[in-house]
Amino acid sequence: MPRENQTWQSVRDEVQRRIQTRVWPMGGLLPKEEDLAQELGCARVTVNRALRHLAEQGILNRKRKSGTRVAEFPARNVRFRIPILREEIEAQGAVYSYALLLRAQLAPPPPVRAAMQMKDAPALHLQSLHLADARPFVFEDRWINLATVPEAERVDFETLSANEWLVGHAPFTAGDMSFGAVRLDHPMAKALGAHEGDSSLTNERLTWDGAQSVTHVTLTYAPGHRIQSSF
Amino acid sequence: MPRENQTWQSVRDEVQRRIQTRVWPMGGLLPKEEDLAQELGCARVTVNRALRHLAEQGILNRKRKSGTRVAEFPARNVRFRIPILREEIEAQGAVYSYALLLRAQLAPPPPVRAAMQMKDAPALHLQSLHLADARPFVFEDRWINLATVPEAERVDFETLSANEWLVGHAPFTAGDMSFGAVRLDHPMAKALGAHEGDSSLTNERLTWDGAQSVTHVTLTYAPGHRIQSSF
DNA sequence: AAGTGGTCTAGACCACGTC
DNA sequence: ACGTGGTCTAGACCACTTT
Repeated sequence: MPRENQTWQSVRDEVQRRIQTRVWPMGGLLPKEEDLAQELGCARVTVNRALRHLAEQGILNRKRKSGTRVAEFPARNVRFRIPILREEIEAQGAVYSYALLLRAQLAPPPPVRAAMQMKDAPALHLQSLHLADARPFVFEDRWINLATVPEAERVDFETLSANEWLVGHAPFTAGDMSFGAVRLDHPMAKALGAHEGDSSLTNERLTWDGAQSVTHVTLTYAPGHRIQSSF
Repeated sequence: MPRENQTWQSVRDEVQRRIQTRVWPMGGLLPKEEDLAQELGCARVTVNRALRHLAEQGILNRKRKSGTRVAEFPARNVRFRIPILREEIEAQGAVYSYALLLRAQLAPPPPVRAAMQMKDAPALHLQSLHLADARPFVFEDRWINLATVPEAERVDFETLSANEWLVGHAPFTAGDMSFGAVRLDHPMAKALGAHEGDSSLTNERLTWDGAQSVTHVTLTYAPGHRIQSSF
């Protein structure tokens, strides 16, 4: 006799309900997948999918042998969508444009060099501005590892932003990203059309192709910009 | 004759390889799941799992009937882990402590009231400080909707932070979160042990239990703090 | 109407983590 | 050694989208 075709979403909802009504208290142990499946009248794989989903969100902790527990600290894993700047600007209905401010070839300063795990070989340094309807939106400060992407030396980046060129020419396999806040100094404020001392959100990214660093970039958003997500 | 037991991770890796080497160019159409499964020698469900995973990351776009395409803009969906403050501080090996600075009951200012979709009913307003090794770490400004959580009125929050109390007493079903940067004014700088004009990362959250808002909180981190993630 | 992804079931075996 | 989650396979049906 076949079971009664629960969906994994309905299992997820039922589990969340039991957590919220504290049938299963914080830190409590859930029944094992097989038992839950039998109780709810579905296949174990369906329960597995639902519990895996909640674990990815940080609501459950799962370990083999020890079982599944309600997380003590319901630390949520929140997803943020990190779009290409052109896309983000055009999605607002604004016209995207780009201006190269500086292009040089030199050894990066020690913190960047250390983060990129480079010898003292020169790298390509680019500073540029991304504009929305001709208003400064983001200031970009980028270092490209020429040992990893030697072709970059022959590109002038006057019309095509480094971001878009790299997307097509230097695939990456991993990366780190962080957000912070920074007080604008005079030149940066001037570039962004803001005031010295204003506060800006910064986004720093470092990408890798295997064990070799590809590029290190710091984006400084115009003051007031926020990054949003729902959960 | 059974197929040869590929793992979904190996399928995912192979697909990523083909995207990086442009066997499947940006915007290009992938074979349908069934064909891919046959080519790679595994079950269709295994291919499905791998492709679904990449779609969740924003690397692929999938639509029924039209098929699976390589995303034009490889916008990554990056996961950030948003821990409870106590957990975050203790994870650094520091001693967590907490101090309530203000507790009042009044109608929130218009922007907060609008965001929380409240009438002009009073809400509970709390300001507090979270400290790591007795050094200010985060300033918290919180509004609690007493229509949703009336019990909060009888809690003094002197020793237990609102965050930890709410976790146990006011489950939420959804929320919005955003990050921004702010220039510290004098009182905030003083509370955080920083200088007026310093720049801080802020994290704003609004949680809902169904259609009713639960709480609105703005966290202002001590200057220099960053939020990190890998992908 | 037809094509493609989305999901379910049953059964099996594997892998990790604890004892 | 053993218990629990992790995953795979084959086959089936459903659901959404476009023709």
